[in-house]
Parts: sequence; structure tokens; C-alpha cells
Amino acid sequence: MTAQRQMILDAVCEAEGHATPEEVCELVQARWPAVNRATVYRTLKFLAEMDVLAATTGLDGQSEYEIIGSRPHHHIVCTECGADEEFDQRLLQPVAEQLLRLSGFRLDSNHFTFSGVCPACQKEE
Amino acid sequence: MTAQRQMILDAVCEAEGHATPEEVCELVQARWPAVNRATVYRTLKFLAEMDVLAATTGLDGQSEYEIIGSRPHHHIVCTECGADEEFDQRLLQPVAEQLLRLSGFRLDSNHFTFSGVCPACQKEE
DNA sequence: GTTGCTATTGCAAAAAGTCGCAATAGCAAC
DNA sequence: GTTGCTATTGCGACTTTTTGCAATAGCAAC
Repeated sequence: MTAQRQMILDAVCEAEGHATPEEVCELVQARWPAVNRATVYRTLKFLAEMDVLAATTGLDGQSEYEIIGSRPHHHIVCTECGADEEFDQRLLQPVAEQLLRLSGFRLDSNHFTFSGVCPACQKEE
Repeated sequence: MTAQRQMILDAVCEAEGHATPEEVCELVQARWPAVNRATVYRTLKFLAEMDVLAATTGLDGQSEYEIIGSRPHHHIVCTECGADEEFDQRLLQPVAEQLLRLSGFRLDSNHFTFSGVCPACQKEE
């Protein structure tokens, strides 16, 4: 764990919830400008592979990173207003079982991002 | 619906299954070189918003587009070998109901991409 | 026909993200 | 201490994607 990696991890921690690579770049370079952009991207990808961070793709296609806490969860994001809610991983358990039975695929447990419409925006329809 | 948009839509049709923006560019420009890359990107995004195409993000982060056929479906992609299988939208019905009850969110019906491990790669573990 | 409005396009530049390679740091073996 | 090995970093070049703006096309109103 090098100094750079520590800083990048810290940066993701600070940015509460998700952080885009660009945000992480800014946070890190604010303290240590010499850190290269490529390093940030590589490190984020690396930490994601290590299952320290989770990589998700936002609605606009932007990739975002988030710390995997103790409790695995998924996200549902409102396509109208961007509201973001977490829900427990176990909610997908039945789907995982069905998928295993039907296709043999074993579903990853971690961190999907669904899209939908939040209650507030449903009212406005 | 302009000529450019028609060509771009045709190109996605031809590329069976998914097509990356770059593939679409090549197909379109093979017939009509003057079409700009920016136009392709904008049109794909536009058609996705119109729910004519579905935008997904592949494992490597590449964005891909696919025609939304008559039967809504989702994908599960193997994180090891990239194998891609479709499954019926109705499999998510229970999750959609739970989500609605718990958080009030209405789940989008269309086109999520899950990740997992395919049967073949499970055997190799 | 021409005027005015809106949507779409092409272009060029910027931004975002990736890759190859040489330099460096860390570390174990001698 | 020095040698050799490996992993990480910085740098620059490159590819991919987005954006701003001016030019154009389509179309309705007059």
C-alpha cells in the first residue's frame, strides 16, 4: 500500500457516497499535485478488483466508485431526479437462485445499480 | 427521422446483439463517410432516451447499444470469460414488487446488465 | 417565395480515459 | 552494501467521448 494508494482511498472515503474518477483526482491533487491522473484511474480499478471499492456506472454513463462497507447493498437511482437509495443485497437472493437454476450463472453479490422512478417523481407523472 | 439517424439505427440492427459506438461509426461511415463521429454518439444517446435502443455498459466499461425488441430482457455477463446470456424480464418481477413496497421506487423494466460467473468458468474454479 | 423558428449536423477543440515505456522504490538474497 | 527482481509510478502519446458554436435543413406562418 503506497502513499498514492492511501491518498486515493482516503479521497474516496471523504467524498461521501460515490466519487467519480475526476473528483478523486481533484481531491488527491489538492494535497499532492504530482500524482498522475493515470495513477488515479489505475488505482481505482485496482482497488475495485481487490473488492475494496465497488465500481458502478451512473445513469449518465459516468463511472463511480464507492467503498464496500460491511453490508453488501445495491442501488436504485431515479431516472428523473437522480435520487439514490440503497437496498439490501438479500433482496436479489430469489433472482440469484432462479438464475442459477435456469442458466447456471452464479450472480455476483456485489453492487448493482438499478434505475427506476422515485416516489416523488411518480407523483408528478 | 433524418437520413443519418436511419443509417445509425440500421447499423445497430445489422451488428447482431450489441454494438459499440465505434462499430456503429465504422458501419455507417463505410457507406457514408461524411457522417461525423459526434453525430453517431449523440444519436445513439438520443435513441436510447427514446427507448428505441438500450444502452448497457460492458465489463470492460465499454458502452454498448442494443435494439429493444418486443420482449424486454436483461443480461448476465460472465466476469471471467465474457459469456453473455439473456433472461426474461419477468424474473425481476418479485424484486420490483419488494422494492416498490419497501422504498416506493418503481423499477425500470428494461435492460439491466448483471455480472456473474458462467457455468463453464465455475467448473474451472 | 420568403421569413422566422427549431432541430440536427459538421467541425474543431476540449475533456475524459487508456496505454507503453522508462524511471523509481521496495525488498529479499547474496 | 550491492545486485537483481518485481510492482508502482510518472510521463507523454494516444484513443475515445463530449461540448460549443456556426452552418444547414425542415417546416409552418405569413
